[in-house]
Amino acid sequence: MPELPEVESIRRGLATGVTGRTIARVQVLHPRPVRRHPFGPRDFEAQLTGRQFSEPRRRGKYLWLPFADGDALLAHLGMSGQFRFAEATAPLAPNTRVLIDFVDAADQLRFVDQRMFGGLAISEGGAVLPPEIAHIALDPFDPAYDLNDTVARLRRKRTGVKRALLDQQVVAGIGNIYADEALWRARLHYARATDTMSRQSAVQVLTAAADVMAAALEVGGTSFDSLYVNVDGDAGYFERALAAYGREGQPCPRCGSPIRRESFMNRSSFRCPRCQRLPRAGHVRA
DNA sequence: ACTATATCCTGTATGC
DNA sequence: TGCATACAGGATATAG
Repeated sequence: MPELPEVESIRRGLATGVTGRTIARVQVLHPRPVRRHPFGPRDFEAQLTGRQFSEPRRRGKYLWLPFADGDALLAHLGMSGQFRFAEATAPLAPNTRVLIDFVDAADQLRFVDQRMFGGLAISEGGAVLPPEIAHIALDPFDPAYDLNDTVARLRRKRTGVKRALLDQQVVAGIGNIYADEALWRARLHYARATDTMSRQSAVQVLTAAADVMAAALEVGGTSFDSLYVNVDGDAGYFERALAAYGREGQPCPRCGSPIRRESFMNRSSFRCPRCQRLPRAGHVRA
């Protein structure tokens, strides 16, 4: 599942592959990934043709590929979206949804997405920051990210700490994997009530999230299955460094207790039952 | 205003 | 063997 480190790895690959290039042709093979374009797939194709890319940007899990004319191609990978460069004559991978050919390059950029939770859209005037995503918070890698502001937003919420970490309006970029890893590092239970957390505890969990995502980025992100690969088709190597996520029954790297898997928010949460105990009554919020 | 939940998707794994 | 069900989960619409 692409979260901040995976999306940033992809952004870097796209920067090399698209910056300065001009679109010769776009082919939408499945309508769903362009569902946010109000005028349909054919219009989407036509509107993109002839545009020149400048350097791709990212905030949280959103990517946008600015055009020299001030608009942008806004992309979210959802659960399973991939950007891949391939020779235009190469056979299409399963679930290939959109093809982009360039005037000035032999390679073709392909958007592949099995589950189609993600998608592409044209953002008018979105080159610097698409208005569609102006509502989300900064992510920890943003030069303007302010830890104190984020701590304040987190502690203002009346919810469980994992919900708050996953709330892109509190801090952007964190998904289920890195939320569980940050909670493990900070020794917090996912249901710890944010409004009972100390300032220090909030700093710790947010710092842990930033640290673990930085470490993951260094090795190309986390590839749990074939659904996350970079633009060249390569997997990331952070899976082997995960302490909690996906490690049900395996020993906690800190204390040796078997990691427990629990259902929370309609998804899996992994925690160490000893390092991350259920908070005392009154400090719990689902 | 704020928080919680249902919904969208399909390939893979598991159970009977 | 074959069919049914569970599971993966980000963002948004909607319900409360």
